[in-house]
Amino acid sequence: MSEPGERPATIEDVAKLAGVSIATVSRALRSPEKVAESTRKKVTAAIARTGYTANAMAQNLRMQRSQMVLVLASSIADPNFAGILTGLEKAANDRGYGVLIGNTEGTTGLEQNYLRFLSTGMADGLVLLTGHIPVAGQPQTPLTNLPPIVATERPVSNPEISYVGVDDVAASKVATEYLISLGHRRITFISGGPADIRSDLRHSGYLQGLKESPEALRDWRVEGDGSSESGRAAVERLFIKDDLPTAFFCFNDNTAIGVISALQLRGYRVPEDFSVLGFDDIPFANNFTPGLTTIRQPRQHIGEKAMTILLDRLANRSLETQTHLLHGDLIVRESCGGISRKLK
Amino acid sequence: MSEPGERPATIEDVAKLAGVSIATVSRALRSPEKVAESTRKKVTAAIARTGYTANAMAQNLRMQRSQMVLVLASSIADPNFAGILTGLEKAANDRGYGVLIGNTEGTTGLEQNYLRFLSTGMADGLVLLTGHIPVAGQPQTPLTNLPPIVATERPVSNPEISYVGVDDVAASKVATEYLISLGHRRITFISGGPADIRSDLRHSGYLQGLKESPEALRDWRVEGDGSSESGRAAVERLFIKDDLPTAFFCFNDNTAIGVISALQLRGYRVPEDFSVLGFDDIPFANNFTPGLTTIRQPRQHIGEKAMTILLDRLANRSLETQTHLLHGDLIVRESCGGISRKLK
DNA sequence: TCGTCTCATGTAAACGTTTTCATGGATCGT
DNA sequence: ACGATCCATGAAAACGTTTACATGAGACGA
Repeated sequence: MSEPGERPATIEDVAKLAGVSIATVSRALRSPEKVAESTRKKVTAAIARTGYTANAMAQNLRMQRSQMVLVLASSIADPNFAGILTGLEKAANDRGYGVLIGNTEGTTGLEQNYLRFLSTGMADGLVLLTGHIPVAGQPQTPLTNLPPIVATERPVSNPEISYVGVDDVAASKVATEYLISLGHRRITFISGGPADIRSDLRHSGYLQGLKESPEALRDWRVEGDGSSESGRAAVERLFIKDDLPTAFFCFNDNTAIGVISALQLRGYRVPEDFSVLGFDDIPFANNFTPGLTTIRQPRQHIGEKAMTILLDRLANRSLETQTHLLHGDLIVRESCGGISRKLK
Repeated sequence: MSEPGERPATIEDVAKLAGVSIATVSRALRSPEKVAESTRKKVTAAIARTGYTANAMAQNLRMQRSQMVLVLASSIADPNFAGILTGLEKAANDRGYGVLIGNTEGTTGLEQNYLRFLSTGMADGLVLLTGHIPVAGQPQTPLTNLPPIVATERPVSNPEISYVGVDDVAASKVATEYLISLGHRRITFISGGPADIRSDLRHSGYLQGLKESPEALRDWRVEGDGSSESGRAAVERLFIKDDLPTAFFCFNDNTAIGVISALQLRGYRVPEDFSVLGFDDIPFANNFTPGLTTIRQPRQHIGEKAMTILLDRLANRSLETQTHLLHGDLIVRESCGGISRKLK
């Protein structure tokens, strides 16, 4: 029943109205079993009449926490971000936590800046989608008393940090084996750039896949950077040498899309002339022509699991860090086919 | 120099070390001009030695604010969301505010839930990407003492709420005129569903465009819902009647993509046989084949402007609400061409 | 009937700030 | 040399909670 111009009701207003002390009101809310049935009713009534909601700032100050988690991403626009955030947000919200987001754009300056949320106590935990521990700007290293951290999307090699993500190696092995099963013997891996650990993981899965083949297949790695432009460029470089694979296993869907359009531009058809396999299963993979055969990242699950691990850790600081790898399904659409006669 | 196991330094620690009162420390930080040069130096030194950072919760409690803004979206996965959020986040961060995100998934239950951030004072303002005022669950209407609100992405018709978005009407008119200038006389508008106000705005822009034509052109509206599936369905329905346009102006890029793939599936070519024009310029529009001709939403600018308006209002509550329409450029790629002879 | 125990409640400290108000010393004009 | 003015500082209240501790009333067994 809070009136327009009024300031919000405090616990004191409720106490006065109910004829009890503020301690009793607090108890009626936090630990109802400690207060007599009769007074609990009076308090409930008073709360309803005043429209009271506890001031979170006061609670948090008193309880030395914030019920907030900071999510640091290098790019909000990353096609995987939305899905992961959805999962993170859901899990957090389910447990009464809020999600604070920070976009570092890959710059350490902004990264630095967001750490203020941690040092001022505005956030209790940290989710990293940046692939590295935020650098400490000051000479002193506050890393030691950083809050619980969990990394997603990009692994961070630090024993203090939990990680949850797709099993890059296993999924890449499956992808490669699939191409081999279609008859391909000349399979290129287009990387995601030297700075990205995931690229190495996927490459090593690709190698494992090659090894499973009856014949000895060539490790054929071409450098890219994860952009569709780099996919196009990779194709152009291959055509210069005139040394051509029959299938492309790409670091991600963006790259695969670049590869496909470069091939199409040269008059080839996918999958008739070349097979192209991606990674991520970005929302658009299904709308692309041809439909992209790819590895699906269970983005929402990844987010949920990551947040769950973090919040568990927040509730019980003695919990150990853990690495959790989720299975990535091979999604078969249209971009891969049997080996072309023409190029065999 | 905060040691690992220690609790963070408080203002009192600093005061003790500097040999002054906590009031002086506070003043040295908030209004340095009020404290003598010499003591200011002592305080600065003490702060450096202790590694002190002010506890945000205590500050906010005292100052009756939170320095946080809640962003409510109906879907994080919406292709426009990331860009707008990037802008929102940037503007907020520039002014020391944090961005709290809430994913309502279109359900009022979750919407309700997120309002707790407002009622508990965890957020000072609200950004709505949902297209409507969050419904009050309780019989009483707390709408009157809602904080400053700004809507983006989807307009909300309420004088208390500012809006910033693309000028749907003007942009749609330009789009339609462009199709007419290419020679098209039979232009379908595929809507975004009855619940979406933007669909009506774009339709009315389309009508204005038609009116500019020398000939009287038919208002040809087909219902869709903004999904690529609905674009496909719309094409199928048209083919049943065998009454065909030469050009499609679609509510959004998703729909346009659905239209194009349905046409291609039937063996037609875009833009040779039909022209298709979208709206939004989603990140993928450029990777699609053919490249999508569309209206670009200046997403990041929209976000920045929206946040700026909100924060200005937060700083000065007497500021008026405002509606700010940004220009949407026509991005010409490959999906529109001259009118096909065959179907003329 | 009297201690003892339990249980519901109240009192007050604490969380870490900002800011009003009071105070005392220095500076200044006369 | 003395009151007025100014300026830097400190003491303490306030923001709205939670919770350890004290208190007092009933219940209960001896």
